[in-house]
Amino acid sequence: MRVTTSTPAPPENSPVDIAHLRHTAAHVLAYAVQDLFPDAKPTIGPAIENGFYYDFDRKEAFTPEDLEQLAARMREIVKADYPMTGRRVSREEAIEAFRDNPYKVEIAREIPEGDPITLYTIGAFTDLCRGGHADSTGAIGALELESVAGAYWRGDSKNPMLQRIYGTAFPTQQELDDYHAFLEEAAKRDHRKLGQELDLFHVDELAGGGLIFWHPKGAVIRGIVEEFIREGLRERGYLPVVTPHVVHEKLYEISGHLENFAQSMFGPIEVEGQRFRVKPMNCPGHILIYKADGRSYRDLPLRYSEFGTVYRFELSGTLHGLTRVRGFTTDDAHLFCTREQLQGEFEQALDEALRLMNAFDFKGFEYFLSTRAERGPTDEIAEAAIRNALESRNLPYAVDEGGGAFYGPKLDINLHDAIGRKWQLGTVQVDFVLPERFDLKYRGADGQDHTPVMIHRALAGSMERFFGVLIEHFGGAFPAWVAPTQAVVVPISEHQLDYAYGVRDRLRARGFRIDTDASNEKLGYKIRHWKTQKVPYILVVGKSELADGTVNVNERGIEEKRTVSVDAFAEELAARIAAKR
RNA sequence: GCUGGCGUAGCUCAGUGGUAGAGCAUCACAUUGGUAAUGUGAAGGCCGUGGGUUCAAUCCCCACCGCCAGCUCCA
Repeated sequence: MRVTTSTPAPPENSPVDIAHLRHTAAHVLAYAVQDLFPDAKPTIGPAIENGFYYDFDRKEAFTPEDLEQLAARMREIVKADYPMTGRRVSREEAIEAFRDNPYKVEIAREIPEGDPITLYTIGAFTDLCRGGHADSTGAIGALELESVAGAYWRGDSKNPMLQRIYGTAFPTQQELDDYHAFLEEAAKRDHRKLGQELDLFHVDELAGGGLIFWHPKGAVIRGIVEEFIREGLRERGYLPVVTPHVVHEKLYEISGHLENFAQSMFGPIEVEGQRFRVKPMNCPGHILIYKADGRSYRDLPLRYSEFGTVYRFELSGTLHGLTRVRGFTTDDAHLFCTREQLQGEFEQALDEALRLMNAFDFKGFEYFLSTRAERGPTDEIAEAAIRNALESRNLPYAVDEGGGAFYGPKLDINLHDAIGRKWQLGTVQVDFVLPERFDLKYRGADGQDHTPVMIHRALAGSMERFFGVLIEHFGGAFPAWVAPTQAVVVPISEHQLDYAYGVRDRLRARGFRIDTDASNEKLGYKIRHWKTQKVPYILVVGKSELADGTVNVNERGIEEKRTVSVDAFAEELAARIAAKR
């Protein structure tokens, strides 16, 4: 599964099993490394989505020049067309064969009793491997080495760091070329690049990484997303709340956030001997509002919503444009309800998330049920609510074991960006834990106190991440209802400038986002400029338009031009916006 | 945070142990134009920051900050 509809899919794989081919390429790489860098110890080297990698333990770093040499040697090995031959051996035999390589020995020791242990050979290189290869190295039609990066042995940061060489391989050169073309197209949609080209946002070195400065055009889009979400909140009976950004640390002690991820929180800030924290999430604040009054079952469900800005200390190496940041605003809401109301409220929250995704034309998302690492007695109820909601909407989902929040399991909605990286957007979470920790109550019809259930939910996830994925989804060519500038009035010469301003002002008076191009340039230049800015409509006005009170409409993506009255254009734009197109 | 790579004008990038260049963008002037770049000129840089080596550092060395690709992490 991959990507949204508008993101170009990578080239189709050919009938040869591409994973086998790439796994074979990984062996060829290890063979080349054995020849050129005998001191490097091979560890593991699987095929991955778009290629393969192989991890080596070696003191010195592989340089880009080393990669070139290795690739050249690999091509020789491919050309020699060595057959891939495998044989089954005993565990002792395998350990003996790799006695100089502690990594291979470790693998050989840990293969479960009864599972076959196999060695595979091409030419003068033999590897411990479970198999799954092409018949011979000649099956590789095209290969290249892409990069080298650090990777921990067995993915554990306590283990030594190995050097991972990434590469890719295809049955034919044509397929490799197509793959490059795909990467090039994807790079054009990168929200970091478009953010600069379209003047949407930036990250400032002076302010620090992961902190987003929304420029006017970006902020306009954010406002549109916000307003769309607010519409839904009003319809569903959510109540707005606003909570402080810096609060006493005790709040997070009670919530459990401090013990569960203090390392992801900023602070503490000491004032008059008291310790404060910048809020990393909004839930405890909403809980305090719930707790500020006595609650009755008649009040429930109570739904508090806030575009809550939070700050989390993410490791510098993980920051990524808009999609992984240190300060972000969640379209957050917390629902307090009875156990009986849980299912209905959960499903409603899921429906809202779908409403948002559909409005922005997102497709191809993946649903995950993320279970709690340390299961509690209420998890079964919580997970059932999530499963029932997904199944009642006929949504396919996968289970992410242990991926849930510390207070409960959750439903995550993930989307791919242009390069195929996966990002979590919406999330709906069931929480029996925080109401207990904060001793939340409501008076039931039976006259007794009961503990409410909480649902945490964010539809967009964070405004920043949603924006990042949105930019890539549309490749910066936002539909008219979202576009920061919906139309530009472009006079052919200075003589139509006043008319152009007049058209702009008439359209602005109707609530549209319109600019005028007053630059001293020729028409061709202005057209080119606004096309690269991906503005939905360019309205050219020259002598004849001035005389007739019309505009010449250049619609993005449509070659044909139309000359219509200003009012007719206004109607067309209004209809498009109403239809959210 | 870890491994590797990279930081030169607003942007994209050249370049050199003797205090810097191009294209685009910006500004001015000329031009008044019909659908993807009109011409001329000007301005713009503590060569990421701080140390060190050197007669001399943008260039060599070290540290820090930031960016990129991964890893780890991701409420």
